Amino acid sequence: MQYPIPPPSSAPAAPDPLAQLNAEQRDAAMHGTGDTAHDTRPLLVIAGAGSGKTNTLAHRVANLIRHGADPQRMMLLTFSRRAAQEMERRVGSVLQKALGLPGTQSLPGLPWSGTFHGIGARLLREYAGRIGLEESFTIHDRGDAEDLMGMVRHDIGLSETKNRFPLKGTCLGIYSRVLNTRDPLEKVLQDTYPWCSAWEGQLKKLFGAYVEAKQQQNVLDYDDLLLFWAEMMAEPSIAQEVGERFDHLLVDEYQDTNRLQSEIILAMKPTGQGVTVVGDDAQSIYSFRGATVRNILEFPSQFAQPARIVTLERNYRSTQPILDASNAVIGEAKERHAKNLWTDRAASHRPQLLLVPDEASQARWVADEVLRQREAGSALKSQAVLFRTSSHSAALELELARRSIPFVKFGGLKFLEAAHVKDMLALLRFAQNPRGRMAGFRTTQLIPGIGQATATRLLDAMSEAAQPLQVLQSFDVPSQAREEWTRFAALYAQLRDPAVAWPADLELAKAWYLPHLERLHDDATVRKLDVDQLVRLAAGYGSRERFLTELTLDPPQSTSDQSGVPHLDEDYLVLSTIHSAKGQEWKAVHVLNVVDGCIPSDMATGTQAELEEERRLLYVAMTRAREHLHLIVPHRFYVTQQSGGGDRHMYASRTRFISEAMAEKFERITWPQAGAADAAAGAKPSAPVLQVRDRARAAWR
DNA sequence: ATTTCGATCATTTTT
DNA sequence: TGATCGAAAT
Repeated sequence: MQYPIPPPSSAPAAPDPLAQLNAEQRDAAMHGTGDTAHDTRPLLVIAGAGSGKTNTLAHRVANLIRHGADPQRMMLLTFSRRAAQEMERRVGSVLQKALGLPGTQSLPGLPWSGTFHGIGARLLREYAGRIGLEESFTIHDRGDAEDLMGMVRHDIGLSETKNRFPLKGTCLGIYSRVLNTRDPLEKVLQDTYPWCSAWEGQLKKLFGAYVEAKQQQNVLDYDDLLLFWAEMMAEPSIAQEVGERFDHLLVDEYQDTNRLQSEIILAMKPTGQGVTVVGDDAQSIYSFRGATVRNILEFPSQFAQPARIVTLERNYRSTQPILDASNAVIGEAKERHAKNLWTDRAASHRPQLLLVPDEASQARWVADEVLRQREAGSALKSQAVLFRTSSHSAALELELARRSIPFVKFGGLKFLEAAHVKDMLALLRFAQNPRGRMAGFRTTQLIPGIGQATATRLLDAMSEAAQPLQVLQSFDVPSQAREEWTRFAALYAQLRDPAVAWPADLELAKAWYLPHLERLHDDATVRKLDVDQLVRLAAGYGSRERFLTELTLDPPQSTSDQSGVPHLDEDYLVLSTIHSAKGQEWKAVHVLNVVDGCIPSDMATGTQAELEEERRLLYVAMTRAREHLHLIVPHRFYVTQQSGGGDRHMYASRTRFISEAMAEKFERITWPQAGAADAAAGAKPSAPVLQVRDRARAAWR
């Protein structure tokens, strides 16, 4: 698709889109075009929080297109699919304005914009034949990958409890870290999993068997999408071919990429020409996933020609008092790219540090505050509540539900983890890839009378056969399962039949599954809603393969209190983990549990590096706020996972990241105020007027 | 061979 | 609280 682009000189009537940008942003957007066309250096944009990063990147893309770059030959790697879509939208609107187009004319899309994993999956499918991969591979999500790891772990006999061998999740974590950091197993164990060091030999054996299993089953996990891409680029002929397909390679959120990802970039563009990376080392919060801030720190010296660096320090988002406080927090970080955000958005009020007695009052205070802000004219949607871990919002969710305040929660994904959703997806995946054992295992065991043993027999037979479908059709099952098996075999044949088009096959699958759903679960009616939701989602995808791939790579992120889509046009409050809040902003932000043990999480105080990341996490949370920022410090909070309905709690203190020295940056408030407490706090009666229990006892004397 | 039940244990953030 | 593993009951 060629897009009619007048050369910039011939379009004097249209306003210069770059006029909106400040000098540094303009530098970043124009690098290597127009007057600087001779400059082939790679570009590094250090973009502080709220410095108009997305806008600048969108202008850069639009500017490149205006100067003749072909949108089909640009690769834009973003952190999430949502970010990719937002970028595409903004590029479109910049172009539209710049070229003075009517809103109706369709704009050039960016076909190669997406996440590393998503683009990787696409490239691998396209090149499958040339790198010895079957094109029909399916992708394991985290859960499937863990289950497969668990199965392999069991098969090699590492699962006896007396061994206390690391659990499947831990094993997968180690494996994943080895690949993503490209460190040897020994180092990963030493640095990140010291308590597993004793198992190095067995782990190595386990990982070998795990890789073997994946290959036999024609499945790839998340890490494979990057690993195989990198491996593919190690073959010079393919590397050259793929590299030449793209004139520009732009990477967003570069501070959260790992070694494997930077290797891919280097392999795609060895000279660095056409490469742009954007990020902020102060906002690096994904090292638990193998990301390393070294990538962005070392980027300038990675290529033969050193990168051009542009730093964006002017903040357009927050008021000065919010920035002062945020700068103070990040100012104590050990190592960082020096920069100091500034703004001309003055405001008289400082961010608030709220001391409340416990989590229940924290929830009440937030609910009150949210409503107060709405009265003052801020829609619920312009406010967010942020927290370190998903479970921290539990008390608040109850309070919001009690007061009928609608909300949507991001992070802590749940939809794809529900058993019935997994069942449906397993069935589809098994149809897509008959050799995928995890899917087959799950699906066949839905049939009463078929358990592990029979399922294993079937899958063994299928994986060896040239015609797996035949094997399934004629497979001999225990007599009690026979009738249902016939039905299943018929369904399976239909699902494999190319004549049955998507999403008709999903309807067939649903019809077969519903009776099983009702047999297996008491709350079948609720769960059925999720199945319907899945059907609704499916309508948005062109084929079964795309549905399965994209759903695993980009699961629905939000869960509201009821199942089903949030009513998008209605007003709702946003609840989000800090991680999921990345790149977003709200007029008012309330941060929960700003206490030691939550931020930093007591799971992450082991090493200095972990601690530093927790500090950045608080910084990211604070810099999401435009006008109002509240950090809430509950004095007492309940220990989350405890046995037997006890009320174990601990006394917490303000996070160590807000020192006494920087306390003046905040307005400190204690709530409820002494005296005025009763109305709000409710249950704090002075002396009982009546002892009902005494009377109840007295009645029997 | 399956299913169910009871004891034990770990416990974040996500593509 | 919820997942996981092993053993007992179908």
